[in-house]
Amino acid sequence: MNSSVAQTPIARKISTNAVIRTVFANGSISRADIAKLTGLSKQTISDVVRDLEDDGWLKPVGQTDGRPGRNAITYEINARAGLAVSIDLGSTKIAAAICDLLGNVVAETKVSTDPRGGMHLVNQFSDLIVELAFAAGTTADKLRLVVLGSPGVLDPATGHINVAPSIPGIDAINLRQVFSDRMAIPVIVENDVNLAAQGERWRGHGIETSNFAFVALGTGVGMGIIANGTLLRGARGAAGEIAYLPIGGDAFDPGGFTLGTFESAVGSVAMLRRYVGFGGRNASTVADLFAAFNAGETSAAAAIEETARLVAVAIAAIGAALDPELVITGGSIGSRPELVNAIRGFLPRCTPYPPRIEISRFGNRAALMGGMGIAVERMHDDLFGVKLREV
Amino acid sequence: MNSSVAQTPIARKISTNAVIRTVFANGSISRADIAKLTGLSKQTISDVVRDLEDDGWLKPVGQTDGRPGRNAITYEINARAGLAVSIDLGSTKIAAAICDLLGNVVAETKVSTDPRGGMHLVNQFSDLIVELAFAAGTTADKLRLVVLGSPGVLDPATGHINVAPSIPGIDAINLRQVFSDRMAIPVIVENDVNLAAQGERWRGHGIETSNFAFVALGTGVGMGIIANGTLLRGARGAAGEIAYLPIGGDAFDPGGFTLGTFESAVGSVAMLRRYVGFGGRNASTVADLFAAFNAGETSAAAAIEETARLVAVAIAAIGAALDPELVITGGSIGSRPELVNAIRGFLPRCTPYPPRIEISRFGNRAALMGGMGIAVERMHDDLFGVKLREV
DNA sequence: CCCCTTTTGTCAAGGACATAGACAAATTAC
DNA sequence: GTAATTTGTCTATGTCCTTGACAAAAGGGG
Repeated sequence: MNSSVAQTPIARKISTNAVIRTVFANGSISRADIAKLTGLSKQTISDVVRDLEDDGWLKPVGQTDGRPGRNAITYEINARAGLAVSIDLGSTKIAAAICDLLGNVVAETKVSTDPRGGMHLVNQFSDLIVELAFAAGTTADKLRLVVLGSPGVLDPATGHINVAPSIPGIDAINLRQVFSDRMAIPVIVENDVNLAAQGERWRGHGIETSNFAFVALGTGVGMGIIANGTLLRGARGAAGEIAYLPIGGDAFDPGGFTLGTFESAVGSVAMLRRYVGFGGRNASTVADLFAAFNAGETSAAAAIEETARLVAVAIAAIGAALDPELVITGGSIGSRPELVNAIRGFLPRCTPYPPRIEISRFGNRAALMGGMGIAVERMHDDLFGVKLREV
Repeated sequence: MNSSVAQTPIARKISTNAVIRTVFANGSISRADIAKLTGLSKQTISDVVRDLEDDGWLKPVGQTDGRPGRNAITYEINARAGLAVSIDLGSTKIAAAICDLLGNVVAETKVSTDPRGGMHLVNQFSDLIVELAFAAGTTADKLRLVVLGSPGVLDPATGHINVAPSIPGIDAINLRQVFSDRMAIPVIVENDVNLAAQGERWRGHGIETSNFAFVALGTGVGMGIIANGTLLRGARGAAGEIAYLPIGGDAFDPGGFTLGTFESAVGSVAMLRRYVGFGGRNASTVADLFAAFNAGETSAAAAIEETARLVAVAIAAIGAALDPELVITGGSIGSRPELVNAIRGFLPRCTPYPPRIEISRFGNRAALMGGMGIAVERMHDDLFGVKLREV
């Protein structure tokens, strides 16, 4: 019957990809307009659109109207045809969301992280997904992909988390494998700061630039780098691990090995220590410290200023190595305008070509957004990507 | 007659590309084997190979023999079908070479740089190319591409050289444009250290790794970064300008602005100044200094050791930001084993995960090699690349 | 030396996918 | 109502790929 031909449908794939991309870029659009924009013939577009509609990827949504000539039926992406999950695993909270093919959030939730770690987290993820799927009006087996953001250094090849100080027992299992087997869905695991950078690239400050860095400053420090429009992971997945930058202390002091020289100098612990050292007595958390600063306390101002000075030097070093157009700051410390303004003041004094500095647009949702961005991109790739055979 | 169809030859392009890649990867090969390796049918392969042979890209070179069955005609890339030029513009010497489609050097030469700079260099390049073409048994108009390596920071979009301290008058003209118009050949201009990195990626130490940095240490300092297998240029083409790293001096000292903090601390001038400071009297050049070191002079040892210590810290900083698997050193200072051994000693003391360190495989030909690598890659792309239409 | 097996490369038929141009249908403009 | 415009389908044609048959050209064993 079917003449058993493993044909090369490559031309049709390319046409399909062009159609889908055109509809994504233009929203509601008629077949005639798709033909004009892609340069393909009307006939081809009609065929492709028919197939896509039959398979549920496109749906007719209305008609053109008001112009001379016959009205055209307009088509749109059927956003619900692809749903994916983004999870942001933090040491205290887990945030999770389901998004559709267009990146719309259709369900979102947040719970406390199970402090027992390890396999208990896999159970927690699994429950979260079932619950979110229900809220989204679907079931977990309809989900196409999970993107999981986690602190720590991940092996780029296997997805194994090699170093994860703040989450117990997570480096003992191959989280990606175990979780993926449990849910029977592909799972992508990525460093949380890298995801935050992707989030800014997708729908934040990085939307119009292909070279920027996301610097997270909080209890720990980290960086995600977007260069040439894509994420840098490095040889061992440790690109952007600026905790170990030889800045803010003696690089040859072995104490810097465990925690990292730069992290020891600008993490929240260091900031509070500095505040106390300057004679401050009214702050036991970073939030208190900034409150004291805003109340005009000089020891708080000095602690913040000194931190800003070190961060400025670090950004100068990053600028010399990577030449980003923009540095986006985030995290509990990095998203404070008081600190960022101080950094903006120091930067032109320690580097001749200072990059622009912006505070993350998404606050603590940046990694969650990035996961959704990755998920949407990956779904598009899987569903409509043109993959040439590797020879 | 030809029915005037602007057909989609995309399927044929893909097949052609697969064939060419297979022949590149396997050398002398028969059509039957190409069919097996690509998965395409014998018929298709015969058609494609016939076209490629008619256009001069492939040539028959021999026959299989000794196995049962009919002997097959074997084909090879006709290397001479594409020739390109690589030029390395230095402040004292210009090196230039012509290479073929397989990257074989078919002509090479070296001359002194015209000290008047500017347009005089364009004349010099033009003469060099005519002369090289003659030596290669062809004429300049048969050359497909020129890759020019130059010191300085280049605008990634226009190819204009924005900063070029050591070559007079070269930032006043758009060298790429002027040179390309003069020769009527496409010209690619790239930073010389970036080219050196590409050279190592192509046929040097970087051949098996996709994440490494080439660090040039000499009169000035610079770095070329290969990440995810491709060159990083940064937003303004200044990625790798480690002259400005805030290491080896006070980052907030405005003196570091003009020359760069790190360059001021480890360039050849600084090294000699340090040697004199330690009481040395027997060296006025870096070569002298290393001779003194090998003669056992303690002030030379101290100068080299102090430089190595600073370079190690810089590599630690680069490692924290980029996580390279390998750092390749080059330049008049960076290619000295005495210095590199000292760096290897310091590195594990200032970073927990030190990258491997190797000395450039090509000495002062690294940039020339890189230009050839780029040229070959670009020729392949232009000639056989599959370009999907942008929607 | 002949015949069998193996391998190469061409021929012929058929299918998938694209294009161009004709044309019917639907709608606005006057 | 008629003309102009636009949409979307139909038909004819061409390119490219695949499969299977087959001739041609080798080696190997009796």
